[in-house]
Amino acid sequence: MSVTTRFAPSPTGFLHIGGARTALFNWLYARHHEGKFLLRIEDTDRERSTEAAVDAIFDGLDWLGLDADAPAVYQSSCRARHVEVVDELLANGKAYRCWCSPDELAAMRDRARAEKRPIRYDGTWRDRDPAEAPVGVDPVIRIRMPQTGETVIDDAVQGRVVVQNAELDDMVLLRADGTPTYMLSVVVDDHDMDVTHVIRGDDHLNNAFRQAQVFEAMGWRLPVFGHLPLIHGADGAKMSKRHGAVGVDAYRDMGFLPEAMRNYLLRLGWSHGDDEIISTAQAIAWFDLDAVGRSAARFDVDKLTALNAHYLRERGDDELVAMLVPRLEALGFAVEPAGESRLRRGMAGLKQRARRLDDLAESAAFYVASRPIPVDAKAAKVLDADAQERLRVYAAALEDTRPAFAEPALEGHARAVAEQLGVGFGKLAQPLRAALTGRGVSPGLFDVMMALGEAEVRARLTDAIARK
RNA sequence: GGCCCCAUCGUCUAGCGGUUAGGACGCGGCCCUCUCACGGCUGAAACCGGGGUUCGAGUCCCCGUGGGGUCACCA
Repeated sequence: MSVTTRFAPSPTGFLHIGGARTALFNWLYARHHEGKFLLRIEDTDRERSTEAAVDAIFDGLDWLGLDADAPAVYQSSCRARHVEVVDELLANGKAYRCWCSPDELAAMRDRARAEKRPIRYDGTWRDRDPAEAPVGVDPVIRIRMPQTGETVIDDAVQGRVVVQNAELDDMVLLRADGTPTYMLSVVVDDHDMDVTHVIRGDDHLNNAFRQAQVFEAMGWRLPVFGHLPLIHGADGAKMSKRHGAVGVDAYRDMGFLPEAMRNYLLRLGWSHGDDEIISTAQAIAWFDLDAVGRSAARFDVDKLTALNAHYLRERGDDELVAMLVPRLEALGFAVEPAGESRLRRGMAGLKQRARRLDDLAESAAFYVASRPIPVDAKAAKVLDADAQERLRVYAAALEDTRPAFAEPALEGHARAVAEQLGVGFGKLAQPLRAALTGRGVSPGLFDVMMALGEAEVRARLTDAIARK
């Protein structure tokens, strides 16, 4: 049997972390089984659904590299079909009209709550004669749930889950205004789209029982369900706006790489022995639902960050430069061709010290800065009169000796100058660093010198010596 | 409250009846060293509690406790 999975977000905001992982797992499962990964926008009515949110979700999926195998289906465009299914259910007695008003329903719930009874529709109109219907009131259509027996879901993640049918109430399929509810729409669409595996958040597990009854009523084959444990915030509660950055776009903006996010999300609730760094190809080869854990996981930015640092180092210098230029410009640096090539040459030393693109950009700024370069507080403190004097001696020695402008020669020369000055190498190295980078922290000195180039090194040295 | 799910270091997890309970992130120390990282070595850190089953339970069962989810004419 071929596999078809789907990701079905409701477009009420950006693509959040939990949704991203659900999408990833669906995508991986489909790719692993060489099946199809579909997209469906659950916009059944709702003024909550917006075009901007749809775009944000597509953007997020795109960034993560989760490509769908067909254009997205908009649930709102399937309304006629949903109504048609309800008509069929009505015709064969699997559904019925209910004229209870919202007020009556609310009162019913309050009463149940007060009497500490389960809160559910009491079936008022289940067997009542429609002739007794109040006039001028539009009914909703409810499904006629079995009242005895049990519903079993053999969940691919959670295992066998059973609920007594008596726990299930006759939920609404069609609202009084004739629009279909989510509970009906998902089932019809999953069936019509030939979805074989419904992989979604754990928060839908209870819905699965009700939806199973709709499949049953229509005589449709039940898809395999796989309910993923939720991702919680650091406090252990379901992710929500109060946890701050919950949209993948926020992480992209902070300079996280999609491959790092994918790897992190994959390991949240799924594992493959002791493997931590897992490429997408490996993930596709290894992924399966039986290795998905059953307990909720907390989102840990530190671990994401560590993974990101790893993938940053694996990126090519050229692509990193391309990603950095806009960030440097946003930081207020005009990136000239000369500065860009200095950056390109210095990237290897820069990237192994970075964790995210934003801090990479900050640490890279001195390469694209135009002279005289900005000097931070720490570097300014290093560049006192004594240090400037050492730099003067060093610069002069550079002129006299003219060492080959290559790493071993440069280092040998600098060490010799330090010795001649009668100071430890650090006493010369730190001022040099401050002069060349304007920082107290930077990649290796000689890496920096090679990346800057001889002329720029001399010029920055001159600037630093003259600095007051 | 009803129903459902979950429970190994702080966090993510390995473990699938017999292990010195492993790895990763984070944290401490040491080494490397021109700063900071990287890297290497190393340390502290966990089986929620109680009953069973068994020669033997982190692993199986039950109860408790704790956490989470869900109970709409939202999705």
